[in-house]
Amino acid sequence: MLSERRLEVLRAIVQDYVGTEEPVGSKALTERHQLGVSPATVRNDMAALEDEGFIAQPHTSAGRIPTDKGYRLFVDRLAGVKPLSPPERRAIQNFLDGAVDLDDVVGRTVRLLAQLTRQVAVVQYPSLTRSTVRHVELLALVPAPARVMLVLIADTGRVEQRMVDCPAPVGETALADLRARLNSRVAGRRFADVPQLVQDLAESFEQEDRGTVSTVLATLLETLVEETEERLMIGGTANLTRFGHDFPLTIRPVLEALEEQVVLLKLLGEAKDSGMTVRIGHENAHEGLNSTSVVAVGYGSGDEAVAKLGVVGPTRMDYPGTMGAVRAVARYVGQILAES
Amino acid sequence: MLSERRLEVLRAIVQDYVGTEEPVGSKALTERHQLGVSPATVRNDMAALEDEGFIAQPHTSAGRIPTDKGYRLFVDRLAGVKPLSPPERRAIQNFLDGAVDLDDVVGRTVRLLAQLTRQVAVVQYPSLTRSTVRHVELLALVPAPARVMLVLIADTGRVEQRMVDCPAPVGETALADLRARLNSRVAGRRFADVPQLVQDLAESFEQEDRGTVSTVLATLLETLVEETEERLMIGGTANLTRFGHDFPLTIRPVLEALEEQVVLLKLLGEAKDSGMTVRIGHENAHEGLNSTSVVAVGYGSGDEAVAKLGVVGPTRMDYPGTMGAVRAVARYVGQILAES
DNA sequence: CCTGGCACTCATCGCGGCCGAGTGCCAAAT
DNA sequence: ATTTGGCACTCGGCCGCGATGAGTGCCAGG
Repeated sequence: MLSERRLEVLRAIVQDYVGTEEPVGSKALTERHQLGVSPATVRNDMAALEDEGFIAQPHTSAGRIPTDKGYRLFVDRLAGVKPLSPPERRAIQNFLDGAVDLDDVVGRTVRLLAQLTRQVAVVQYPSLTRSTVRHVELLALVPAPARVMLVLIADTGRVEQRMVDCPAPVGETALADLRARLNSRVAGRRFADVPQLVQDLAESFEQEDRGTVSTVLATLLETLVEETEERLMIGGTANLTRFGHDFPLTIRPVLEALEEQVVLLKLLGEAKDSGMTVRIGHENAHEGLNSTSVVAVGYGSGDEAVAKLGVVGPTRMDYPGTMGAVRAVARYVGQILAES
Repeated sequence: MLSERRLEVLRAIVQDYVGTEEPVGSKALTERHQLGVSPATVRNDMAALEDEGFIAQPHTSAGRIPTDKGYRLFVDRLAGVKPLSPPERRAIQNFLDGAVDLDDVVGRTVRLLAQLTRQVAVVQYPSLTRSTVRHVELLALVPAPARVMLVLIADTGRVEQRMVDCPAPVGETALADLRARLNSRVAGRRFADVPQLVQDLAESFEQEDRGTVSTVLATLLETLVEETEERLMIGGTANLTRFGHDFPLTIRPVLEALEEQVVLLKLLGEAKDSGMTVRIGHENAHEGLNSTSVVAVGYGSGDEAVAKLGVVGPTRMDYPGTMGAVRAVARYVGQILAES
């Protein structure tokens, strides 16, 4: 078990290292923090912390830097979440309030988060399956009456569209009929429940229209499970250039990982549904992100999360500040979504 | 005026430099190309080319590298557009054919272009004002009857939505009426003509509904001029890490420029509407892109361009290959769009 | 106008030595 | 038992040096 002071030393090391980006030595520590002990004592504590695996030396005769395990302890036990300043809160609100539609909300959120944390921001679009149906629209396409456009509109403002090739030409009245019946069943209900709700819908139609109806329904159900169901936006990649000076090797795999939607979705998916999740360095499954930390949190219009957002930055990041910003932004986005 | 052989020397320099990323000297040139003259002669030619500003030396006693002006001459007079190989064409088609909706098309296009050119890809969404109205939908929002959701659907598959706060509660029948009349006027017409087409629409309604109608119409018209009218997607930023070895300084401003939608839109906007546009180095207005070249081209479902796409890469790029890839991708995207 | 020869320039690389931050250990002090 | 000052030691970073060699410009002869 580590003594109180040793934890204090670890905290000081993390703070200094995050600030300076340079290995921190015993002397510097005693100068910059009121630990009340001499450098020699700190050296002993550092040796102990190193034995436990919380800090490490890049090479002999250099100062110490925190390990992933050290950051973990710091986040779990030594640091809180730093609330944003009132001006910052106001700035967030002003910035997000100007959004005109969902794409705009997500876009602004990404930019905001990137600017606030000076890191890479990732924002997931509200999940369809976790939100509610506002309306289902069916449009006969003018040039080809056998093609129908299916448009799903969620209460989060998200709109999804699909082309449907119908087996037989479909009349305007039949389409209107289907549209009406479909909406009366699913409007206001959760997308997740849609499969059950429309299960026997085809049967209630005339024989000649059943083919069309079931094709449309099939496309509708597909849309809810497709991988494109989960969309996201990223921004602030320019902040990666502040990582370190040993560039290409550090930045390359991160950029590559960020381009893989699948990887990012998995990353956010691993985050807890409620509360903030912090994944540090090697805790991230994806290899390219082994030298980064991910701070993620769910957001939603109500109490339940409809999607997640977060940032990706160097393990050497200002955790309290980042966590504060991420949490605050998630709250405001939730509010905006509730209003629309 | 430059002799034929000097142009040949310039071409050889560009090709070698693009291949090796290293300044090319007179000896290496004569070895790798059949110029039929000695290194000394090439040296004289090089001196002439340098006087004219087509090539430069990074420092004394180093080989030459092409200047922006040199690349310009190369692109304009010395190089053609390299067509893609049949397998590449097939790969493009296969890859794009799987798209389920517009977002998917754009997303796939970005990834494809980035992979093909190994550079940063930028794809603009089809412009609303340059496409045709497929349908306008109006939805009364359940919780607040005075709020209406306006959804615009273009023939390119693009969907745009806006919230409208109406001055007075609006009934379902009035809304249906507006929806019907609106669509009969604008469906199948060009978005650009919509302002005229709906000009006197409000007047044909009962007094009590006029406020709502004109509010909805106002929002509709706004949507067509807003800056969000132009959206775009970028990808392949990981390719920036292949730029050079002198990183942070090169890559930083480029990443920053790429994050500014405005900058990118202006960049694409400067490209000619038809035919391919190549902007080299300092020809780009934006400072951060002074060491990059932009290859852009319009694409569209018919003969007319509805938007543009292109790539951003180092001035030292394979112009013929890049131009070939960009052109081919634009054509296929146009086809896909026409089909949907 | 082309070519071979020649002197010159200058960036790059490897080497050796110095410097100093930071450590680990120990014996004395509290 | 813990803290502290002292001290020897380690090792990465920095500097200056000379050797190397690719590449150039110039010139005189073909």
